[in-house]
Amino acid sequence: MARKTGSHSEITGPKIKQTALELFARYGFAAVSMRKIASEVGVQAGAIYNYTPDKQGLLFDLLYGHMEDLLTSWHLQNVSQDPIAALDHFVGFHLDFHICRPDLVFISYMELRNLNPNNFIIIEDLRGNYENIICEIITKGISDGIFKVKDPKITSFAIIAMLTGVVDWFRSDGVLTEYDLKQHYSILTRQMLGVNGPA
Amino acid sequence: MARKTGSHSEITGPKIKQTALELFARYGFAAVSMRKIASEVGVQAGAIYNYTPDKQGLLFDLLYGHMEDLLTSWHLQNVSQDPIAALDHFVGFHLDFHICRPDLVFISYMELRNLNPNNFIIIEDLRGNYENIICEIITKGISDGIFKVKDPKITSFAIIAMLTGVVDWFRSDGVLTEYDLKQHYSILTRQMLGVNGPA
DNA sequence: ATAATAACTGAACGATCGTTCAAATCAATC
DNA sequence: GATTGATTTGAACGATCGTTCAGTTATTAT
Repeated sequence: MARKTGSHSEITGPKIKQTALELFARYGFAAVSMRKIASEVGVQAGAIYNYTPDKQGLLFDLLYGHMEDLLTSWHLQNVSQDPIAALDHFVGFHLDFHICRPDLVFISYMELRNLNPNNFIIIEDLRGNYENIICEIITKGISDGIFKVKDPKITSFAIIAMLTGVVDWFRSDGVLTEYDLKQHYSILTRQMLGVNGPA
Repeated sequence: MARKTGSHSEITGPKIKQTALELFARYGFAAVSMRKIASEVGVQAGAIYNYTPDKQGLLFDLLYGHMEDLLTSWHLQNVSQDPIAALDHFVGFHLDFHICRPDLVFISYMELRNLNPNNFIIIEDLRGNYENIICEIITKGISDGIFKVKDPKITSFAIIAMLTGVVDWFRSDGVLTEYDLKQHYSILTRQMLGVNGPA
């Protein structure tokens, strides 16, 4: 037995994933070569195959990890039964989670078409689970007579698109603080659902 | 002089653009080869270069044409001075225009990063012009005391993201009619801006 | 028919692609 | 220090990439 502690694989492995993420986000999956990833890591292309079966596996791992992380994080939250509080919570959570992972958010949307069919189904399923979260919050709010919208599914899509679009322009080091951003979107979302109460 | 009427170029040219559009939308710019486009058109790869200087030109033409078309179409509209009517008009226009061009909408967002720097600036500039349209409607609505939102720019981003996201799931041949879709988003947008009047 | 030219072919250019693998290298254990 | 096995190299595989261009084909005007 040899090579346990301080092994290079503990460094190279994560470095490959991180580099692949950054390059996929910047140039797109198809435009990034294994050699480019390897050279950024400081290794030869062949070495990557100790950490992934192929290029597709590299992409899938990133997307799968992201979706798992998203769902796990939500289920750690303590969510109120009050629809308005739950809605606010979801908006804040979604913005927090996505703003600090712009690259992952980006490729999770952009590179879906580069997944092979099996992998695509898996990711789409996880995505559906996430959409159900906000959909159920809205559905409950409607039946409680608090939210004034007709279709919870359409409204879910509208809210998620609106919130996720933030990563296209928001910069953590800009003039707008994340706190103000969340305040603003909280109000927009409430109003969108026909709630006029105080923030 | 020869070859004027009934020239093949009047067929092949548009066919190349249309095919490139479909393939770029489906597989992504980087993943589509000139040979693949050519074979779908029923021509050899070299023939494409009679119609575009290079692959980049093919992409730019599609994006530029789309943005020009979008802006021109809007400026043909007769827009009310009433902020609520103008907002409704914009929502309906945006949905109409985008729903029947899902491929163009898709690549206009996905393939921005594959534009070379000069071309990118041009498209981003046109995009900015479009964003200004809804931003000015909101700004006027706020100063008229009709819209209850704080930041017109953020709200513009929110509305555009929300509306454009529709192309990801809406299908013209589905159960939901385009009329109902527009109704729904009209209400969501109004409510988002704090307008509670009747639809 | 013939000349003119637009449209296209088909082969070739050098470069790069994802992936494989025998050989070399390295660090931990004995 | 020798052994062991994880880790990486570096070269090679066949395939495909964007682009060019001399030559062929097709269509129209004369």
